[in-house]
Amino acid sequence: MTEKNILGRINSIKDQLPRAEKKIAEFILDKPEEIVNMTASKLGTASESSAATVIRLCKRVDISSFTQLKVLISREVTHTNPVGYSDITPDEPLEDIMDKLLGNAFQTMQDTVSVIQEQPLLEAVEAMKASSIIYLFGIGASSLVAENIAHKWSRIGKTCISFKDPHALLAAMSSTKKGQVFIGVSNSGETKEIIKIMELAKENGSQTIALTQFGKNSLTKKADISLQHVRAQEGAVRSAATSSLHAQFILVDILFYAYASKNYDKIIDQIRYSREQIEKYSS
Amino acid sequence: MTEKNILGRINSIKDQLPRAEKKIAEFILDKPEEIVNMTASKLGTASESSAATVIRLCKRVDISSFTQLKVLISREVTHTNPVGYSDITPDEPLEDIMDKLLGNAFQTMQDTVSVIQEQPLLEAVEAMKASSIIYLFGIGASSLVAENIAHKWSRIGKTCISFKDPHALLAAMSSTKKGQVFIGVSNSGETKEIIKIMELAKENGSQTIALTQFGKNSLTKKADISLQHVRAQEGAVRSAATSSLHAQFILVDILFYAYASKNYDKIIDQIRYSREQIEKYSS
DNA sequence: TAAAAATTGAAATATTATTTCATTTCATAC
DNA sequence: GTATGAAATGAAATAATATTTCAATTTTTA
Repeated sequence: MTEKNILGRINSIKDQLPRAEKKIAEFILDKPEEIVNMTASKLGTASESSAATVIRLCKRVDISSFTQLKVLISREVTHTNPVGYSDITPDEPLEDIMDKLLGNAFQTMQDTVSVIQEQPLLEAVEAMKASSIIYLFGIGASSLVAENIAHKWSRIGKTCISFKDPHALLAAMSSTKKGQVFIGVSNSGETKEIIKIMELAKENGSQTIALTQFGKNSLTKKADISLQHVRAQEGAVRSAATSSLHAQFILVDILFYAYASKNYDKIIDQIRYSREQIEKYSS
Repeated sequence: MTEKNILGRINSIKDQLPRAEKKIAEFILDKPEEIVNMTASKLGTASESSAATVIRLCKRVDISSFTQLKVLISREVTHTNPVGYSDITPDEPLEDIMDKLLGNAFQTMQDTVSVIQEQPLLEAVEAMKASSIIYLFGIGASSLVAENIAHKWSRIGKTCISFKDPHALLAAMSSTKKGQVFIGVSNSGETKEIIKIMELAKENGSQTIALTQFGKNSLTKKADISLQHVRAQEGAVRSAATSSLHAQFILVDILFYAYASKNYDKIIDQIRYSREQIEKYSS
């Protein structure tokens, strides 16, 4: 209890505090990020009070020392970690590029997670579990996502078929029994090829899952189940499928682990087995 | 950058540190949660060294004071503790799965960024710029990374050849002129196929780039340039190439934008052009 | 193998946190 | 109102901690 939510605790007793301590408390709540680089006496001065009172406030909220207060506040402040989206400019220092890309990736993934709906995800898990073969299709960068899915589920003993050639995939699907799962991946949800193939898959009696961006689009309209990630913001350079891939990949991760968590024991064994096989082959 | 990922930074320079500083670094990495309640001299004693050396280590990783170190580590510890690297358990609530996966992905990417060395990255950019064709090979999950590279550079007008069949790739390479770039992708850096093909590429006069995990391995020993990401921690379920893919993808992003930033105008035009072409085709 | 550079911890110093204490403010009882 | 004790306050004293200095030692370089 002494460990968590210092800012909340300060806030809740703020109004019961004596004048000088209250001023300090308000300063802390107002600019918590600054506290961590201040000394007790600086904070005392800045909040029109004194170092001694700063220490008293620490004791009042049951924190052993001012340094401890800084440490604990530091934790809470970082949790609110707004990064935001930004694009790359000419001749930018590598440091900046890395920071921006990290920021973009974080933001994209975080936004994607916040947009994920539990219901369709669980439906997708059930459908995939019930299907003996999973058919996959994606074009361009989305083909990487389709292959990622194929790799992951193959490892846990599910047969996956992912062709880059839509004709070949259709041929394979048409010869299979009804009710198998088809997953179509498209960032925009408007790619001609994939809409077409999803239509045909449905005619053929397959259960269709769309993996695409958030919102309504031609693909989600056709799909039985829609798994959606955040609409990746695209800048001038960024159009090379950077953010969208991160969004799609984290969505696949979540789908996979949701699937794995439901059949834990079986899957652990299968992963172990497939790893052994690969090691045996590679050595 | 001075603000982020202190633990990663400490870890990455750990092996270059003098004896006493290294002992302190190891203590910090081993028990980061404890540091925040220790004084400089306590840490000095606990790690069989001295307070003075603790201060020196702070300066070495470019942190202004020991208190600042505590504050920054405190952030990371909480960031790391509930999320950090963790595995999935049976029948876990979706919320928890998402939190863990987000945490894993963040941590992996952040660690990767902190481990990236500017020199080889810039060398790789130059080599790729100079090469008229880029040859790529990766097997298993790493094939996704190879294809990701192929997609991205194709978009900016660079010819990329990525076969999944090593024989086909060798055949293609052997008929090309000397000095072309070959990029081999392998998470472990020990995959038989890729080591072999890199050897042959080198014999054939190609410039070789390895994209693999941090540290020495068979692949880095053979490559002219090594681009390294963090060694992804693998749990029971996590072995399905989840963290490693995030690490590899952010590394490719950084390579790409470093490349793009160096030829900004030209590349902007090409991206615009290739996007127009795709749109024209798709509609 | 000698000279130079880097590393080290003990001790000296500087900074910062905390306590003490005299003074002031505030609430309560008359 | 005002006397009284309790609480609150900040300046100054003190204690704790961080940082620098320096002489000794190790490591690297030529």
